[in-house]
Amino acid sequence: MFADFFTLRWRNSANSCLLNDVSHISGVRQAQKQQSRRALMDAGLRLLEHQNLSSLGMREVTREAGMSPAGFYRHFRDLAELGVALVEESLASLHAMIRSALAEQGDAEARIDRTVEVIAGHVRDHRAHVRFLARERHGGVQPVREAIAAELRRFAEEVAGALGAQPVSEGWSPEDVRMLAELYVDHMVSTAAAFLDAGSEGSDESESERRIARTARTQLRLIGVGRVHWLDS
Amino acid sequence: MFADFFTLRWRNSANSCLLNDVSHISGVRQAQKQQSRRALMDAGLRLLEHQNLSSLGMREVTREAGMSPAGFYRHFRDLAELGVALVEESLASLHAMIRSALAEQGDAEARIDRTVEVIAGHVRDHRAHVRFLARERHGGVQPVREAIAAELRRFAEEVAGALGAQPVSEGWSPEDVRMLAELYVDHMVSTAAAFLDAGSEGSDESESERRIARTARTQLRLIGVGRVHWLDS
DNA sequence: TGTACATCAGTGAACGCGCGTTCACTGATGTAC
DNA sequence: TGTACATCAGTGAACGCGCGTTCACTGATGTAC
Repeated sequence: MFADFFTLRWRNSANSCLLNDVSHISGVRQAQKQQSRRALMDAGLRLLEHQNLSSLGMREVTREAGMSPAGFYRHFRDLAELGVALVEESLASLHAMIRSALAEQGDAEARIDRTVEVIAGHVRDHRAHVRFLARERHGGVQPVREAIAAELRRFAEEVAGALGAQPVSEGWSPEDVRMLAELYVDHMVSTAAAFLDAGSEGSDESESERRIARTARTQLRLIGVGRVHWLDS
Repeated sequence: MFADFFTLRWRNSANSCLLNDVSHISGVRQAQKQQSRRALMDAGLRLLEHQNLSSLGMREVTREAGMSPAGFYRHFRDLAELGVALVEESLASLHAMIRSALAEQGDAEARIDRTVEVIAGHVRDHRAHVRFLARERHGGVQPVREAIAAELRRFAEEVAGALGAQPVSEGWSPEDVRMLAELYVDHMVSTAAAFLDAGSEGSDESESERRIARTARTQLRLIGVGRVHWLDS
């Protein structure tokens, strides 16, 4: 308790010095506040690895962040607000991933390989974010659920745009392109969730990861075959 | 409080009379206990419509079921045990649905139509069950999560068996059949979740339901085209 | 640069509350004769 | 069938506990002169 107190104080002081060395333009205080906000969000993300947003406690979060309970209110009105902040962060990193997957050049085969690699890498590097999104996508906190659904819809539009521009899609109706985009987004979500479960199991992590990657690639190939012959049927 | 007390007593007494009229073979008491168990599970299911299992309270459930808190322990050790009971029930009804979808005869087009209809119907008739599964599939309670994952794997095997028996699958490797089955199961799950979200929104329920059904059918048709041309590629 | 005052992020104590669990009990149901 | 005893599903009161929120406070940071 006292240890926490002094640690936090010391950390803040040390950082203020550090920042002053670099520049004094404005807001040592603001930077400290920002740092505490991050500490709360990181603490939340860490705790959400093993529980739902709606079962998370305020005191639990501040305890994990090394802050006193009342301090929370300097940053968020309540836990739902912290949840929404985490959604925005998580979706931003997810969005970046999707864009990099779409930007991929090369033939169909290369694009498929790269897409699955990008998904696997994203889950590896942002496990807490991805887990949080999987948990809360159908979770108990409405504004959070809606924010995720809205963003996934935006992803589908973006994917539809990219697909429509490809030569394979010539002659397709906009509805069919949209339908295909939704299929891809759903598949991406399912694959990411599968990687997540595989990673958090036990021993033979990389083997089941490779299995999932292989399955995902084959499925994308099958959908690709369907695309090529779509207009014949 | 007193009202609850007398209501429950009265209900039990009335039922014991009713059951005695029909037969006295065994267990008026057992039937009453079973009825209370159902009341607890129904109360839980009702409450889980709007929250997660891990944020559900014992007192909350017994209050909703019109029982005193201590009575809970005559039926379940804790809430996780009630959760597992709900999982088993929900998965049983889901399993029945899948079997009826697989049993469908006729050409590809008819099977697709019927499958999507069956999914929509299941979500309509067992909304609480489906919502519970969607929530807890990636939720915070491990044994529940694992039970769902294991059952979905069993579904995939069952689907794989049915697909392998179809003429279209002649010449396919078992791995490819399995991959296709997983694609179908994932698609079914995504579609069910979409129906769920559509139903709980506001006004224009049936319109968005029809949109989802149309999209799902087209996606299944596309996958079907992929299947037909899979071995050529 | 130095000084005097304002701001406000974070503190720790206090509060009332609902939680999960335990306990001895009650009375309808079940059983043995 | 009637009677005397056993069982046990459900009760209501009690408990200790951690929760979310409020409050006056402290002291580092910011600002004005």
